[in-house]
Amino acid sequence: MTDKPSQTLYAAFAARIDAVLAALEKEGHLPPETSRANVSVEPPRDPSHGDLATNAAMVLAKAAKTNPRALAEKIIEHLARDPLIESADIAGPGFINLRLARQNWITELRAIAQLGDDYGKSTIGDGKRVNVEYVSANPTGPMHMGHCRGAVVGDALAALLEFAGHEVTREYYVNDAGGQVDTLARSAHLRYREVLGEDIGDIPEGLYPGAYLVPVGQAAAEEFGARFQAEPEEEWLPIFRAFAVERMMDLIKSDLALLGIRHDVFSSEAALQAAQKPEAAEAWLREHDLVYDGVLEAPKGKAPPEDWEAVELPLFRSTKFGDDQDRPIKKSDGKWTYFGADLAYHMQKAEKADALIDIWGADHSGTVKRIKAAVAALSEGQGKPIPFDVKLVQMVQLLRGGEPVKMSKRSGNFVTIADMVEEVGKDVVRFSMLTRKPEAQMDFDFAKVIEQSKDNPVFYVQYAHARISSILRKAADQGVAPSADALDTLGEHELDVIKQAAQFPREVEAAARAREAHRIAFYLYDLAAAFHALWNMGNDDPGKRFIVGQDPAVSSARLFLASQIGQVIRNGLALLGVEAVEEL
RNA sequence: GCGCCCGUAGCUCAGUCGGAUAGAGCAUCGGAUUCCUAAUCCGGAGGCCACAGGUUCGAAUCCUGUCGGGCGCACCA
Repeated sequence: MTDKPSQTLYAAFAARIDAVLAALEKEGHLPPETSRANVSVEPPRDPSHGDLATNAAMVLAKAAKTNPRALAEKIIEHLARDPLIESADIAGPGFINLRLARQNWITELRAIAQLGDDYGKSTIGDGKRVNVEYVSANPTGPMHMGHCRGAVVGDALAALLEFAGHEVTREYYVNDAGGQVDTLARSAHLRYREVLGEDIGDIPEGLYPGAYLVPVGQAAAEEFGARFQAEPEEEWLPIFRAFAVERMMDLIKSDLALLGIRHDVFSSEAALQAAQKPEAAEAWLREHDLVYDGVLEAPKGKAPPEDWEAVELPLFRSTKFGDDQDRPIKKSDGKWTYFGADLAYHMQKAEKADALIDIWGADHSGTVKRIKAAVAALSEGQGKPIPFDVKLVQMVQLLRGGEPVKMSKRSGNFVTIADMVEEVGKDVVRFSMLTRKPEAQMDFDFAKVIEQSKDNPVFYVQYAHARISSILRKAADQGVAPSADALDTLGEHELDVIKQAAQFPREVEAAARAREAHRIAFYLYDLAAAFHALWNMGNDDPGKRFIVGQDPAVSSARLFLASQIGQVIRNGLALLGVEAVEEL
């Protein structure tokens, strides 16, 4: 989405290598205007290969009419003159492996200290406005497990994009205009009558049976008295709808708060319709022959629906944009379909954004094509093509000790977010949701994440941070403070951990580009592992501890290192919305 | 029947723009604790990257097909 150059340490060396290639071109070793697009400069998987590797010689050999190793020789001649590069070697089929001079890492360590909470921030977003819509659960009840993953993934992604230099709007679309909120209103009215003393018996089929509506009935009774008890539905339906939706949204917001999630904008579908946005969209689409009146084909499902009949409806030409079928924007009763309103809604979002991202549950995968088609049609047609990404979040299977947790929506018996957070804690819920790529299905086993808490990655990362906090407390007691004065005393093993920490800005950029917040979780795990390994060296050899009794200079340098590792862990956890604890 | 997602070690999963000998945790086997938090660390064993073709210097990664699992296929939301 943006070509703004990166400013990480690694990017700096990529630029140096690019400069070398430009020089070679000038010297005639490379033909003019050779594309260097496929040249990569990145840390090799195997650290024994050095700090950085480039495939430049392999990619460009053909253009240079030579073999990769010969070209690599030329490249290395230049690189060897760079004082920040300690060594450059040719390996394998023609890779060039670089070992960076020690001072690069020391400089990076100081940078962490200087930048603090800002370390890892990137400008690749270039201030572009990105609207991330997530959760958008129907306002008909408390949030349950099915909403959880999308909520966490969306929230972490929003934080990540913000950190990477985007201007992010966190948005929630409130579906307060469809049939479900009418059902909600009727269900609430029934509870209202119950509170007023009526015997309502069993909740009829088709209404929401959940006990969470009892307080709504209570509140309605307090608000309206008996005014609507025996009135016909037309009298109270709109009133109860608005009343109940507002309370459901309060409920949802408090559930979200338990997860540490707060949206910037709540957009109401009813308000959108009242403002006649769908009409405007339809008019424009009709003008451009993208909406026409036509008849839908019969559904192709396994069993043909008995009550299906051909009806003429206004259809959007989504097939023109790769969809399998044109899609109705209005129902036969004249009301907008969900899609009809949704396309207008996306236009509304697009007015104030440079890019849109929707986080949806996988059960909506079938509607991705049509909404992408709509956004493409409207935004391109109006001269402002807008990047639009729909991220599908797969289902989470809830388990307890390997057994599926039984849930039934009909009886209103489902595991809520509030239950979950109460049982295992916000940090565990959030981190767990981010330790799997969102598009893969996952299991969430209550027994596993709490009973075997030591096997849980979130504790592993938090433990590293807690250890760092602990060592700094201990040092303070002994009158030793972190200091950058003697960083020259840091050894190879310490340098290895700095190298790991130095990857953070790069990970942030890669994750932001891919729009995958889970990468940060995995990165933090690796960083924590590197720290734990360093720590344990002190168990075998007291001279390798952070606090070395006889040597305040060495101690202060190592404490400085520890302190900066803690800083990076904090910065990463902040993106995930997980607390960096001082003690475990 | 069609569309989307997934398939990597016994289990749960990573795998950067297509790069070098495919990685981690759990489980398993063997070690480390008079010591800054052992909720940790070190080592061993464990692989047809579902299968078959293709693209190219190079494929777990991209393309095609097959098989397997999930989700969806109303004018619902």
